[in-house]
Amino acid sequence: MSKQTQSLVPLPLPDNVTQVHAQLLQWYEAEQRNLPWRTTSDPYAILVSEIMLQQTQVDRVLPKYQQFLAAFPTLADLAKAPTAEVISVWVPLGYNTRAVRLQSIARQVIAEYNGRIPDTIDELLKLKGIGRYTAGAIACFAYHKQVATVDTNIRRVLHRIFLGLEVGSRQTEQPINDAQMLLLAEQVLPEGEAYNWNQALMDLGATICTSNNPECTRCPLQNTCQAYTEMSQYSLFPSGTVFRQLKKVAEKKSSYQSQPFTSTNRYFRGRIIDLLRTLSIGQRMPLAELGPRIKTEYSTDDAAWLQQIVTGLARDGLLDYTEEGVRLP
DNA sequence: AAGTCGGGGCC
DNA sequence: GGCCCAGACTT
Repeated sequence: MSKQTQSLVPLPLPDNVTQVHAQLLQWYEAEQRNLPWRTTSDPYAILVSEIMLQQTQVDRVLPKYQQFLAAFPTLADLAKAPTAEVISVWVPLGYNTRAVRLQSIARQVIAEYNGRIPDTIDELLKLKGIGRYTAGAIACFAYHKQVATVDTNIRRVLHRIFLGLEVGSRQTEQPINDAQMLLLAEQVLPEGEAYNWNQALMDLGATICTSNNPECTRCPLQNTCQAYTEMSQYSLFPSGTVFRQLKKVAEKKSSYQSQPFTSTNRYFRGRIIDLLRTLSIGQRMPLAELGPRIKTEYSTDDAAWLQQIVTGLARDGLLDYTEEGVRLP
């Protein structure tokens, strides 16, 4: 049996799952965060929120979510807008290709789905920019499908509740893979409560069961949580120190950053987009002018370097590059 | 499996 | 300063 096949064998269903359902759903009913994408039934608005929330914290998304929907109130508005405008509104959320892909999704839905965002995971996965998490989130949160989905919060919370500490425990010396975690999420999905359950897991992960500094004393699942039980057994008092120490033991640290961020391609890509969004519509900037504007002590020796970055941005659909210069697409 | 892609907030 | 974040895509 291959390792991959073996790893997909379902784990035994935890015996505390019914109690966990009741505790977490009750906690969510009382303590849930008031988030605007939870009070809309517009699949488009939920799509916008889910793309924005990829690798971006809720507090940073909140204002931009409102601004974006004010600028592009409907899917059709987004589809027909100039891409340059979409990219400009997106700043400074980061991962700017998300803006290009979001508009691409809107245009594809208009052209191929009669303007209705798909409601199944399989169809959603066909749209570039929507992976398994976002597909599940849209199916569940926009259409109330009873599906499991796994993001970084849900992965951490489910692991701690049902499997124990992510690192350092005897039971789970290696973190389980994505497919295994999705299977677990599907096994413990409470009947008919997918929406509240998935939202509740993310709320708990974002506010109490955080990565490095969980507040177990405030947790509604303290008496049923496997990780909390392990910490008690090992006489580890739940604290940020414990989790940071465990992570260090696991040698998970990706080691040294060979260069400062302000000398990375990432940094200069951001600088270029931020500069181009200040130009008037259609205006191009020659590379010879762009270089000194984004890099101090820019010299002609940097021309090849700059062209490489610009080519990469053009390939990602983030700018329009000709002999005359560059501009947003 | 490992790299790439942003940027702001928090410790 | 390092780590974190409602991930997805490419190689």
